[in-house]
Amino acid sequence: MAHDLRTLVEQLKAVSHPLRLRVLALLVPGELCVCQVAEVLQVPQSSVSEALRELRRAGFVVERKEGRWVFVSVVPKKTSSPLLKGLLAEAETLPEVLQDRVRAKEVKDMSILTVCSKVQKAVISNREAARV
Amino acid sequence: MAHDLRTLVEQLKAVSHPLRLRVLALLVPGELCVCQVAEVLQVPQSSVSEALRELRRAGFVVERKEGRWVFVSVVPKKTSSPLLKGLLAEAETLPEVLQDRVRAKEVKDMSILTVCSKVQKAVISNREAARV
DNA sequence: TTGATATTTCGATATTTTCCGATATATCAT
DNA sequence: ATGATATATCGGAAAATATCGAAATATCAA
Repeated sequence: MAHDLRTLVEQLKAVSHPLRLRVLALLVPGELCVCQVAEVLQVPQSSVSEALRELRRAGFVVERKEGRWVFVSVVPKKTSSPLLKGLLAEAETLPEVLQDRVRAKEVKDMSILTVCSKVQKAVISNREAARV
Repeated sequence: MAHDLRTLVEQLKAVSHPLRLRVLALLVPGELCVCQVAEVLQVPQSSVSEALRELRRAGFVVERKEGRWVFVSVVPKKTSSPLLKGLLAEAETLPEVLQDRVRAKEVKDMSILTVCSKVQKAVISNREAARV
């Protein structure tokens, strides 16, 4: 629970963003690593990293480092907060969010190495495309 | 309930703002006119008007015109939406919001004419102060 | 060590938002 | 009608945010 107006507004801002909201909703069923999130949502990996930084600052997610990978998950305590509960109740009815979850299942069935290398290749091919 | 991601994000943005959040919370116990809100929150009338426009666009409030006055209230249907319920549960614990409610009671005990003229005078005195 | 890989941080630009006084509009009172 | 009052909209400058490739950091593997 936020203890002042400022904090609550910061939490709301963190979540008032299509990518960040999708990321948060995506993590509810369980932790994912950064590259898995990037692959599911099909966005640049640095954008995912920045989205996660904001969600962390707002106190919604935490990370767990495992070698090269960073696994992120929703802070359990937050899941029971009225705000997040209400928000997720709405979010989980959205077609975009449901689709992301389906895609997440597929990605979880692949090896992380495969997923991450795919994401890295996307980074490189974007770079080359931008060179034109 | 929002039917797509975009709409939900717009609703969250509408409420991710200290003034707008305070205005929304202030209206929950019952309708107020624009000048009453300006007086309670001690902000320029045009700022209140703009805050209300955003809250209206997001579907949180509606207005009722009565002569020169515009009374605004929370859309009853929204009050039962998971998002707003959760949000208000948090908001109503905040010291700022509780203080606003106390002040609202005082303002409601004054005649609207008195309150509005006070607000108008504030507009003018701000103008003069800015001239320096 | 060297190179590959996963992630974060930086840089720089583009876009959006915020804020509030000034102005416009609408309604009332006389 | 005229002036006063309540609200909405405008203007525009300052601040905040978004975006994403590039560069930096950290870890693994050979």
